[in-house]
Amino acid sequence: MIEQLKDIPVFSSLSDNSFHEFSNYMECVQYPKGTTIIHADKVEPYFYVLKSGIARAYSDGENQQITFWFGQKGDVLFSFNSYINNSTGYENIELLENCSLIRIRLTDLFSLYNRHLEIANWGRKIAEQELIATERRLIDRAFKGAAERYQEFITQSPELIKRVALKHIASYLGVTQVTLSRIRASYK
Amino acid sequence: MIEQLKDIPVFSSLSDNSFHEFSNYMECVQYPKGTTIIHADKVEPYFYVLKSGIARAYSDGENQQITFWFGQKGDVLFSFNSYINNSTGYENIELLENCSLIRIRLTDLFSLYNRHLEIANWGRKIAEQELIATERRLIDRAFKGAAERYQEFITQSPELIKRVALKHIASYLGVTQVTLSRIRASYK
DNA sequence: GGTAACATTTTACAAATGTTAAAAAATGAA
DNA sequence: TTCATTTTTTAACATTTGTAAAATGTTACC
Repeated sequence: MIEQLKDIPVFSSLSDNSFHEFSNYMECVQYPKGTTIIHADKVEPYFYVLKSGIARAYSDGENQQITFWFGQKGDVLFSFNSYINNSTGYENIELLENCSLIRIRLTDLFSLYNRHLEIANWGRKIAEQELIATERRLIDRAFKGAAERYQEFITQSPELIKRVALKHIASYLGVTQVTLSRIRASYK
Repeated sequence: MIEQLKDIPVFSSLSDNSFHEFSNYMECVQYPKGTTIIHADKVEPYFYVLKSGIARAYSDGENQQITFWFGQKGDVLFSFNSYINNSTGYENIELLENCSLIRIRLTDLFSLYNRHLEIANWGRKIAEQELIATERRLIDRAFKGAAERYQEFITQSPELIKRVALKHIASYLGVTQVTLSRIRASYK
């Protein structure tokens, strides 16, 4: 069961040895659609990898809720603030479908980081990949209009377009749902 | 010379041993205002820490240039794409003042990551801190209007307001210079 | 000081996006 | 299916922000 997890791309850079050590702390879990597995007002104790299903991270504001991340099969999923600062934060993560996940306790993960060179570098690369993707989005918002961002989203995430409500995609793209509807109407 | 660098916060988490090992590869350099030390179209070989002065990272578009990062004393400074993907990217970094920097070759840094557990975890934390700051900005853009972002910028980066041209701050905040002028005018 | 180069503000107008409300369409449960 | 709920679209209007160009302010250098 755990062994086939090595095929998940996020683990592929690990040697057999490191993966085996890692897997001692892994646990598989399933949750139904609608479950909120990360709560903004809690320090969440787990780091997850999504085996199947879709999730979104969102933040609550006064009049709105904005979605700033989608996770699909193979993506890592955690509370930035719990993981990085051991504090509560602004992120909720909600499962948009029934999901299978692998999880590891942050305390175990941190312990691995402090004992295993290869796993510490694995953790470094996880953060780096998230970083470059996040900065890319920040820059894209400056250079590209909402219509172009929508087009790119369609081509880069065809699965999400089919399976995620447009209201979530609108806020992910940084526009209201009304604006997204107008963009979509203009392509007819 | 190198020894006093241990007081720079980014190095404070390292043990004396690790810092000493690290410092074998460090080099101090000075460049004048206006120097571009990171070029978007090159794979840049160095990772820098800013000892004094101010820098900005920007990306060139068709009709505009957008600034997406400012660096001050103590900040790390590198080409995300060179560092993370060993590729050219979209970032230029320009020194806005005469600057003193410490630099280390990426090849040496990567070698340290692969030999030193503590330094690998140092690198992990560097990426994590950049990540949480970048995501914070992405979310702030959704929740806060341009005027509020400007107010926060003033309180959080009072040094930058004094020393950086408003046209750069405008694009950092995600508005045109005209809009920033209007925001500023509204506080008189 | 005078001048050139550059930065900032202001103005007038245009375009994009937001807001609100309602209608239409899709979804899901009984 | 039918009904209730939710999602998506559409419409009218308000607001924000952008664009272009001119006016003003600032800086650095001869």
